[in-house]
Amino acid sequence: MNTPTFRNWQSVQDEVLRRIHSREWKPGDLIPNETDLALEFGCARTTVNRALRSLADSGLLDRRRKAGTRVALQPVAKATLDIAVIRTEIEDRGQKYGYQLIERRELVPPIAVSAAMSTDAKEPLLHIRALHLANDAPYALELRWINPYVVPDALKESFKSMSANEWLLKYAPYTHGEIAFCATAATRDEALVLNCPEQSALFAIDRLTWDNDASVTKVRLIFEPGHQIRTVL
Amino acid sequence: MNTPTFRNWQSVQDEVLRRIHSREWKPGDLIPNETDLALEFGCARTTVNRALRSLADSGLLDRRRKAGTRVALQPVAKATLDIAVIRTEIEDRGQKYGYQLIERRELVPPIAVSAAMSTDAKEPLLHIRALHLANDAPYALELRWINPYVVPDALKESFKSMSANEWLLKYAPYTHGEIAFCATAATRDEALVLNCPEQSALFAIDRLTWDNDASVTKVRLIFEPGHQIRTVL
DNA sequence: CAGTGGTCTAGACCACAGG
DNA sequence: CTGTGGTCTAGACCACTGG
Repeated sequence: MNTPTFRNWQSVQDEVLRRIHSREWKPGDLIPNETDLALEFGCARTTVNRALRSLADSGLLDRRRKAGTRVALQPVAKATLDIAVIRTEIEDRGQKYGYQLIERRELVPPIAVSAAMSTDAKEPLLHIRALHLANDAPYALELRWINPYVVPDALKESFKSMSANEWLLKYAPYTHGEIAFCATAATRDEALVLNCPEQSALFAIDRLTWDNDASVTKVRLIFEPGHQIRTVL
Repeated sequence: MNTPTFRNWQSVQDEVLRRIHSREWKPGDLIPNETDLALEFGCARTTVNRALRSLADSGLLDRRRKAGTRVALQPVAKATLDIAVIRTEIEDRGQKYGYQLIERRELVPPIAVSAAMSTDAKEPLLHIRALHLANDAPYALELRWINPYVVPDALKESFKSMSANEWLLKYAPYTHGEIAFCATAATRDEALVLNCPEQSALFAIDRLTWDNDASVTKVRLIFEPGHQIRTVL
């Protein structure tokens, strides 16, 4: 049995995938080390390393120094979701994007918000409520708190034509953040704005971003009924 | 100003990140090419490449041959979610895992299901309903269809002690799949099983996996009220 | 056409962790 | 202690694509 030679890391990856899918290498199995595979595949070890590292990143392999590389027992599926600016998300689908500012004011936030953002409970933050539309239909309601001590320029911005969603990305980059996905029942207000029955089950995204140790903004996006986000595995 | 020398790709990445966050390199800016950066950083071009490629993968840089590397204008946040087996998900939180099979039968599926799975509309599939519990409280309801033509062994499995969620990962690996997240209102049955009011807003995950051209399984996981999935950005 | 990123190579050293 | 993966290097060629 002549194993053909592989010329690039993707073909090496494909071959490894083939062996896993064909159960030639079963979950839990120890596979040959990089040096041996490089020899077998007729390529440099670096190339094998690149292929295996990529598979390990996607959760299909478990690699440990000295212990070697094993086919993952329970391949933790890594679903990578692209969270884009809402405008481009809509425009990429060929729909017309619309935007309406509902409210913009400086306001002392609820305790839960100041706590999550690590801001002084008595200090006002900039609060924004806005609606994003796709083909003139409500698409997502944006409920946002902005930390004006970190983003003072936000106080000068009206957010009437450019959404905070977009403005912040441009003028207030963040170093890290958290994101959460959940389901929520439409309140009376939300139902009104999104034009759906009260108590509808709505998909929501919560995001909290930081610039080093200071919170930049906290936002909840509540989507139209039936909204889903999808990706491939 | 002496730029210190950087000895590994992560320190190079950190330095690039620092320049982006400090707005020394602003969104849209063209940054120096790999060769120049390698010279400046006192390392091999390969090392710079590794650092920049990693940042491009995470959406922070846009790289194009000949056009060079730019700081992404709208950093598409890539949220990577780890979708593990439900049992380990619960156990990793230090909770007690429980499992109850509710129903297991061969059944001709609704048209929507056979269409999505590309199976013959008249052929029965294996249908499973089961409940996952955390600390004896309902955690997630699993509604599943298994293609017995692809996974004949499933017909011999009772799924009384091992959930299909886990069994399939072990005995029926997939080559690719799709996953979607959405909100759904609890039906009467779902409310009963999950012990929550009818019409509650519930978070749900739909997954459809394939072994090459044949569908393996289609599953909907409906979670307890208040459930959310979170990750860092 | 020419500049950029993408990749491969052969060899080397190192960090980690299993036994 | 030793085998494994993790990484760096210097140099080379290639693929793509902007101008």
